[in-house]
Amino acid sequence: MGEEIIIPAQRVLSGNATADDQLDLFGGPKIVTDAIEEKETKSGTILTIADTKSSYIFVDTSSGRKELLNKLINQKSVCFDTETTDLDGVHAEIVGMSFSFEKNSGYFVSTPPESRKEIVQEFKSFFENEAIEKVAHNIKYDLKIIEKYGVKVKGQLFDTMIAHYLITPEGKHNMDYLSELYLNYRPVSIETLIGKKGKTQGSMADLDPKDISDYACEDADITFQLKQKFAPEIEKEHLKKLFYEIEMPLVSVLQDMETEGINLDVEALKKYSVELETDIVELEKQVKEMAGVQDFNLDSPKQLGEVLFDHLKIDAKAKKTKTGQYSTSEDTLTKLEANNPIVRLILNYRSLRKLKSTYVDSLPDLVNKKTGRVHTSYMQTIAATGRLSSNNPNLQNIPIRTEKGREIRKAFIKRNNDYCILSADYSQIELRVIAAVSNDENMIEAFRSGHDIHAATAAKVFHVDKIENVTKDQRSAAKAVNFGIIYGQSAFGLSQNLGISRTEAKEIIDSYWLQYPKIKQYLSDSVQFAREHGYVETIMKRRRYLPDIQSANAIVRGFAERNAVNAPIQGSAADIVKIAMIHVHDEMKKQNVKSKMLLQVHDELVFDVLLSEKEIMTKIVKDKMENAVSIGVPLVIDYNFGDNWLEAH
DNA sequence: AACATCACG
DNA sequence: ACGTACGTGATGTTT
Repeated sequence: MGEEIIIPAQRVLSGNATADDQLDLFGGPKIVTDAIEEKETKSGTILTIADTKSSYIFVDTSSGRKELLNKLINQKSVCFDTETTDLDGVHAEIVGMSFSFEKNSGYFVSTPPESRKEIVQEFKSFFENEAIEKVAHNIKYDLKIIEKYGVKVKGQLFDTMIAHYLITPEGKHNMDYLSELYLNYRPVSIETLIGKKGKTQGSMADLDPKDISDYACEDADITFQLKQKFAPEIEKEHLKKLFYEIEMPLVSVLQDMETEGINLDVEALKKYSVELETDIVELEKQVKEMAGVQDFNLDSPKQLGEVLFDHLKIDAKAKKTKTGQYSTSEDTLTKLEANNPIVRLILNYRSLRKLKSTYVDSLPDLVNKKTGRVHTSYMQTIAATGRLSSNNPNLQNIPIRTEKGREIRKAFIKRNNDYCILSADYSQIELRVIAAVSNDENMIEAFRSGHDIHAATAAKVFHVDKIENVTKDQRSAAKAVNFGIIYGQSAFGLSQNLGISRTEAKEIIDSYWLQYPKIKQYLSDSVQFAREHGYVETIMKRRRYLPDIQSANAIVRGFAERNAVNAPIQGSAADIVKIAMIHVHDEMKKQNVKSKMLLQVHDELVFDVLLSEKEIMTKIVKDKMENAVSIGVPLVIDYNFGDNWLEAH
């Protein structure tokens, strides 16, 4: 470890708050520093750190490994890290493992290509020991790597990245950043070893293991030191259960889902791509003819805006984006459809282009060569509300709303002819949550009676005698209000959404408050709670800090107030789905089924179900999802089987 | 890297 | 008078 590090003068995190500002607000975690001297200079703050005398040991002999193993199995808790050839868990090969169980100390076990599996197996008695807590930063990745070599990691998990996410949900969580923030130490960067990221970046595989050792040991050591900082924070009453009973068990569930992947009908997509391309070419031709301009890029919002508003002048007072260029968003163009038939064509072109480039042409490239399936990654530390996010590829935004989009969903198919796809989704989970937490008798009763909630709301708001007599327009207006409430929408927003006047919108909202008075009360209570405490929380006590709630700027404050309303609702729903996933996964294991959980899409779970297990899986999924928590409002799921995701949904 | 757009819940 | 519905990720363009 070095003795001097420099923290840049302008260490900007998000917005213009420094790390220290961000964390000090409303009693967030304080930075604890081991530095003995701080010196301000033009280039930044120089921290002189006490000599750490770190002892990092390179292990590459059989006897060395045995000695280390003996030490490991006598610990209650061990931090570890794996070094690999690739960031992609499926393709990555292990290069080495590092361990640490005391500050400033670490061991690196080299795993040369010819004996990777054997060496990992030597540590089986450690990894599979239930009594030893396993600590790592982004532990899902390390679990995947270790298990690839036939060793199942057991015992309590502690992920320092997720721990920090619960402590500071909107912060950054990468190790280098956390090390600087909490330990005042800037780690040796991976770029020092293998070069800057990009085409020229090398691989861990090409390095002398001895050169990886210090870097790897340092990561395990830092993980150890971060755990010492975070564990006491997690011990606090509000985070303990969330961390140990929800987020940590969920890691293993997600690991299984990611490893499993889903079958994709590549042939169907290739065929569909050709079909879309024909339509796209034709639309582009028509648009350019109609515009009377040939040499512009239809994919450039800037150039398209100039054609539409300068050349064709389809709107005298064209809307601009914040950077001053013409807005050509779907929202803007839809309102101008009547002005010129070219608008419809452009919107069609746009939607097809989106489907083709984002899904039809990209998904086939993401089929894993080894498994023949598509493996997404679920990120557990991104969404400030507690939701998961999905990437590489994102399988939480596969089209469903349009006819042409649904063709893509059809390409997500059952594993083989012995299986079918099961999709189960919560009915109106966010509205049920708001009914429960606000304790509004009228809305609770509407859910208990099992009526269509939007129709029931319409009957109340528009004073219709029977739910059956509610018109389509009344129902969709009520639906819009029900949704708008969750997001803190205003009368203006509702009027825009429904294409009605602001006065009409306000009347509907006023009537809504009369029908559901406790919901109105709950929303203002949420904002008040945020003002007093600086955060809001979910049913599982997951917090979201809202420092802007105190802002003098009405716009900024408005955002925070809407977050104060939305975060507990969206976040509580996320808590419930996470609990359901853990329970379903546990029960599937207990019943020893062959069926697999594949995807989570916020309020929906998707499974590959062995045909002979349809009955038992229906029972497990319905029971565990509907009874995940008891909130005083029934939770209901809808479910379906099919050969593909579209049929099942 | 930032912006605009649009796919989902 | 202000702006106006929450949460994400991927793509193509522009700087």
